[in-house]
Amino acid sequence: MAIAERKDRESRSRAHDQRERILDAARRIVMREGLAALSMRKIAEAIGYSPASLYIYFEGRDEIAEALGREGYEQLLAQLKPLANIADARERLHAIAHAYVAYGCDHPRTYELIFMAHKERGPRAMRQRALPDAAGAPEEPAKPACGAQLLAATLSGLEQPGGMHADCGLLAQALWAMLHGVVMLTLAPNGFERAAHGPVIDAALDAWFGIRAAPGEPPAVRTPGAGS
Amino acid sequence: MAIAERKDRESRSRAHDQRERILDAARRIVMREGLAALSMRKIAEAIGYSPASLYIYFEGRDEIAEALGREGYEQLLAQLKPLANIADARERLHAIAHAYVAYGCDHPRTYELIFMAHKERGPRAMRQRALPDAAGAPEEPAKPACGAQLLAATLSGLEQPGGMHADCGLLAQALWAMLHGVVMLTLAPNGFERAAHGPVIDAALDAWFGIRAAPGEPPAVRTPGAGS
DNA sequence: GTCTATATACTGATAGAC
DNA sequence: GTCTATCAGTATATAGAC
Repeated sequence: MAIAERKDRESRSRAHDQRERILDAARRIVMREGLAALSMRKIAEAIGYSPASLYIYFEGRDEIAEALGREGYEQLLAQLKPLANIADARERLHAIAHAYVAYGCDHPRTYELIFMAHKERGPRAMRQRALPDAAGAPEEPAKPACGAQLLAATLSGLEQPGGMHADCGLLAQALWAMLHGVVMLTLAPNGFERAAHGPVIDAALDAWFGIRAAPGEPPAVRTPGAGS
Repeated sequence: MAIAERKDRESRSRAHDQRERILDAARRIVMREGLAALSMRKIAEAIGYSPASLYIYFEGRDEIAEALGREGYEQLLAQLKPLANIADARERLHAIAHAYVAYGCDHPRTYELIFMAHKERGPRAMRQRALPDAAGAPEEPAKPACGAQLLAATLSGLEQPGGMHADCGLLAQALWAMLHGVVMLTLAPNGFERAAHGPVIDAALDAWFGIRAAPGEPPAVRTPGAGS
């Protein structure tokens, strides 16, 4: 049975490589032309395959888009995580907030992927997928956890100056929504008038966490568990 | 020439009626199946026309979608405007904020229309439209003004309690972004974990405009120009 | 595992008859 | 002003040969 085993391992790793090639091609297409322009034909052409062959490695277009979305989400988090080490809580919050919006604005396709990959292409997406869970594949349970966690952790470092905020979790959600909203409005092709987003974010953070609670008092911010 | 004039008037009003019929059908389709499912063929079928005839009244699918988007935006504003008469500024702000999000969540298709109608269908939208402005039609210059105006007006009523916010306009933009973000995250089909939006909005408004600036002091809010 | 060929179902838009 | 017919594409997905 050793031979069968080895063959199985080999085919698995080959399959993994092919999936990677497919995802690479798909990513390039989305970056160049947007999620809406992603199609099995284009991917196949890009890697010199026939469209039919892609279905060996992915269930369909949607699964590919979702995979790219997860990737993008991890990239976004990776961008923010180092900022969690900034010692001063206020600085840290500012840095994370601006970095979040900057990422969204600088990588609109990826941001689109993160938040839109599912619903795309309404009519087809509404057909139920009757497939009863493809055989074999371990099927990761991965759904992206919400970005508000990172924000909530940072916010809890700001609680002191004046018995401030009741519920850090709620405020973190609001903050996240605000940042998401700024990105979406900036990317929206709608002619809605908008100010530059930098000052908007600063104004919001200031009004939320500014040094206004007791005028004259020093900033005095706790900085819990921030290494280095 | 009187006859020609009358004929012209008649044909104009007929054309207007037909446009309305087309928009009605389009609106119904979008409400039922989403913007992505809107197509010229479906509209034509719904009103018993041939697809070709629609091009007499509209330049194409995009123009129809944009018209629906403008409509939706006006409906949203119409929903909010009466709330601008609430005398107490804080109450007014709360009412508007919650109404805004409620509208977005209760009418996801319309909200989609308002903010997405343009970019839809990437590849086709990227083709430049070479048509040199269809003859005759007066061509309204309407682009929706930004919803932040309404918010800014209300915010300026909150400025008093403690020399509060530096720039009302910026804060209004942030507030708008936050509300938009809440709607978008609520509508996103992504499995991002979220709290119910009501408390999130309240927490945000509280932290922004709450009665925390000087503990013990009465609310003391100006209420400028709010009739009745 | 990969291909060709095809089934199926769209799409927006236009020419030209009536 | 409206239609039929059609151009010229798009797409997902699958059957069956090799």
